[in-house]
Amino acid sequence: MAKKKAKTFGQFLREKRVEKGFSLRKFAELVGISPTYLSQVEQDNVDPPTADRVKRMAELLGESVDEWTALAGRLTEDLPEIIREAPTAVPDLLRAVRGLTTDQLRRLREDAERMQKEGTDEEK
Amino acid sequence: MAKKKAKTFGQFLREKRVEKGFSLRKFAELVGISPTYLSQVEQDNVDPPTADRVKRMAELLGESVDEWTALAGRLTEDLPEIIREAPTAVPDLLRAVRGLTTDQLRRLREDAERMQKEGTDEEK
DNA sequence: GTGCCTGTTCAGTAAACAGTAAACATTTTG
DNA sequence: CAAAATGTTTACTGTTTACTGAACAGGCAC
Repeated sequence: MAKKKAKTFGQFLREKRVEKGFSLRKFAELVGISPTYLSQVEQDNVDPPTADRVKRMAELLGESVDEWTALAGRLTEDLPEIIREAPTAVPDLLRAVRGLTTDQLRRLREDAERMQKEGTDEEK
Repeated sequence: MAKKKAKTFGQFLREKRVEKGFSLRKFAELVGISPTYLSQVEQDNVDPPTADRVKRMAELLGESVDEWTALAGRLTEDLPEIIREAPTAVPDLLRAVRGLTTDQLRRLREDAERMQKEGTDEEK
C-alpha cells in the first residue's frame, strides 16, 4: 500500500489551482484575498487562511471542504457547535472513536443515522 | 422537567469558587492569573480565559473540564486533533450524531469501545 | 522593445486576544 | 479605630493573527 504524500496546504493549493487553470491573481480575486497573500500561502510562508476562506477555496476547486480545512489546521465551523451542544457526551464519544478505521467510523455513522430515524427518543 | 438555568461562565465560576471558600486573590494565584482579570471574568466583562486556564480552574474546583470548556466557548485541546486524524469520517459522524440524546450518544460510545477491543481491524 | 501577463518580496498594519498594574472603595478582623 | 483582606475599576500593554500595498523580476506576445 503506497503511503500518502503528506503535502502541505500550500503545495496542495498551488497544485489544484494550476490544474484548474486559474492564475494567482484571478484566483485571489475569486476567493476575495490579495494576490500577495495567496502567493505567500502557496509557499507556506504564512499560516493558512481562516476556515471560511479555506472553504471558498475548496469549493472553487471542487475539493473536500473538511479535508482542506483539516489540512489548514482549522475546524469546519459547524463542528464546535455540535460538540458544545452535548459538552460531555460528544467529547466522550470522540475520544472513544480515536484510532478507529474509516470503515468502523462509517458503521457508527450509519448507526447514528438509524437512531435519528427512530425518533429523538421514544416519544411516549 | 425543570429547565436548566443557562448560567454564564462567569456566574458559574464565582458560584463555585465561593462555594469552595477561595478568595478571589487566592484563587487567581492558584490558577496563575491576576486578581484583576479573574474579577473581570467572573463579571463577564471580558471573554473567558484560554482553554488551558479554564481546565485548571475546573480541576481546582472539581468540575467537569469538558463542560466548563464548552461554557467558555472553547474546545478541549485533544478534540481538534482527533477530528483532524480522520478529516472526513469524523466530521461526518459528528453531523450524524447531532441532536441525539445523551443516552444514544452513550450507546454509540460503547459500540466504539467494543470496536476498539476487536482490534483496529481484523488483523489477518 | 515596450506592454502585459506571470508570481514574488518586503515592509507594514488594523483588529482581536489575553491579559496586567495601580489605585480605589468596602467589609472584616483584632 | 487601625490593619488587613475583600472585590472593582480604569487604563493600559504586549502578542498574535490575518492579512494588504507597492514595487519588482522574469517570460511571451506582437
